[in-house]
Amino acid sequence: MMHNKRIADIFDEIADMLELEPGDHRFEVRAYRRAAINISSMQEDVEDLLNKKGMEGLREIPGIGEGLAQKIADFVRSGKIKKYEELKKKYPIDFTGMMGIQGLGPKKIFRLYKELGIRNMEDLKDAILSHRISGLPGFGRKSEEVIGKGIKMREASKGRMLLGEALPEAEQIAKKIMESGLADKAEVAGSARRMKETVGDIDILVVSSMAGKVMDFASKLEEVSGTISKGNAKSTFMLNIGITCDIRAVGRKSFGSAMQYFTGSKDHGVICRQIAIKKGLKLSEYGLFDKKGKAVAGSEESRVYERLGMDYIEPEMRENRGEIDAALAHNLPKLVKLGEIKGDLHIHTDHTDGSESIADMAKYAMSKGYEYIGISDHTKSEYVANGMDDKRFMKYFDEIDKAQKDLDGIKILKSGEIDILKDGSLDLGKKTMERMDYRICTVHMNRNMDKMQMTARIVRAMESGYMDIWAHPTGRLINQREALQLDMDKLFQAAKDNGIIMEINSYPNRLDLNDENIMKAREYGLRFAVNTDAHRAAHMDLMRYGIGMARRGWLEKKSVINALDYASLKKSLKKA
DNA sequence: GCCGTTTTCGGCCCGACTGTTTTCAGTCG
Repeated sequence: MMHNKRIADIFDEIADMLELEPGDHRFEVRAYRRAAINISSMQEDVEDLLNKKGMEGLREIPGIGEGLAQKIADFVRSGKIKKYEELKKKYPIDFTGMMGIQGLGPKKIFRLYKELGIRNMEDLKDAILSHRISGLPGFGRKSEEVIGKGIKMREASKGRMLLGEALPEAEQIAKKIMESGLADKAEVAGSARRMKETVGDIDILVVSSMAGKVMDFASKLEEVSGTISKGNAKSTFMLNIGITCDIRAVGRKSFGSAMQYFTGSKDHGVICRQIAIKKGLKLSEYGLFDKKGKAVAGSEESRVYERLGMDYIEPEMRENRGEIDAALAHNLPKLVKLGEIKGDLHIHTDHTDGSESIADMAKYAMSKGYEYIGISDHTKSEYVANGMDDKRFMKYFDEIDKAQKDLDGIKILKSGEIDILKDGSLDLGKKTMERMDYRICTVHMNRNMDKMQMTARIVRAMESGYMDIWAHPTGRLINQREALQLDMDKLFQAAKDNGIIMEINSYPNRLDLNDENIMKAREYGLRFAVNTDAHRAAHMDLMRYGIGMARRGWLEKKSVINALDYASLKKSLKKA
């Protein structure tokens, strides 16, 4: 991963600078930007790829041809790209740092450099504070204000917001618009609809004959802290939670194509529009049109895909990861649904760091219509979480039996979240573990081991014969903590060999495994458990985020064990 | 600078909003 981000930034900067060069570089710019996106989203370090497969390997990256492959190779070998160095001499400006500030693109950034000598964020901040920007040709008082706000925003909302915070907010706003009676439809689109783990902004699509009034209404919502732009077709508002919200209004006949357009991802949309062109059609947010400009689809999203010769693609899959080819070949997986989940297998109670009793957790699971629930409190190494030793575990099993006796409507399974210790042994006696219906194992402590040691540690646990589910495998916390150093290929293979089930932890700041790892694990033929890791009853409602991740990883019902009924689950948990 | 189920040349997605403009460039998604 070392080189990819830097190369992507360099390609983006080359694109910025090409926009300033005399002559028409539009398509070259586009090529650099596309390459930058593709490289930054790659799993593998380009250096590894180059070592393994040579230049041919680099050229397999979409958007990388002869020229860019050479530039990547040059960078890996010498740390330099000639074209970049040359352009940089002419434009000694930190584009990467300033691009993306509201209202600043390459041309304005360059003008600020030429007129005021601004090269980076620090210079820009100074210029704003001393009011040197308004009055420049092309800049007015308003621009100065917008840029100033943009800087503050960037500093306030570093990084993207968790889906678990953004999606409820988006749904709330859409709901209020509907309740206003001003709109026929108001639905969440964008990356929130795709259930991406973090969201950069909120997109809401509205159908209304009074779009202007909808925008007025939205601008006055308590969630809104300011208006960035406001028109009848499109408005952008700043929200109190620190991200922006785009509201787009379209006609009823365009709703489906607009949902398709504004749900993205960008790459997915670009390819759909290219397919439309090949078929002699034109796809935009307003509809799918033939050569004469007659609409052949538009009001329904599914019809748009159908007319393009594809099966309907679920929003979670729209990431240009092969879904378009699969849809054209009528070969898409039938994704697991939230409603198919029959139980939650990772639950904490007041025996350790949860806040409610076994019975209360089980009752809440019942109210959700679950068939079963697995209680899985911590082991003694987790002393901060009040983890239990073997003796306390035995008492806890009795408590589970007691709770079961009082509750007919749900099966309560015995489990534990068992620490994988530094040497790969498990933090509980064998007799204790044998009383469990299944065992969840994971690493909590001694996290700073190198890749080889950490991988060996977990493989040893997998081979113990006692591990059933690998909980929050990578241990990452989004925007807070890096993943453990792990050789995922080796671990997935060991998991396959030992019948280990992968957890998809639904906690919004975990979402672990994530979509990319799920796709990889899926290729190994592994099974999954989508769990919430609930510490309070209401946490069980977080299941939707884990399911979102499962769907982004293309999982079907058959590979998710907690979509099984109780009898099948019990059978599935038996060791071979 | 990339890319190919009409092409190794000639295309490459498209429309809206804002500000400072007098008819549109720059930015954004």
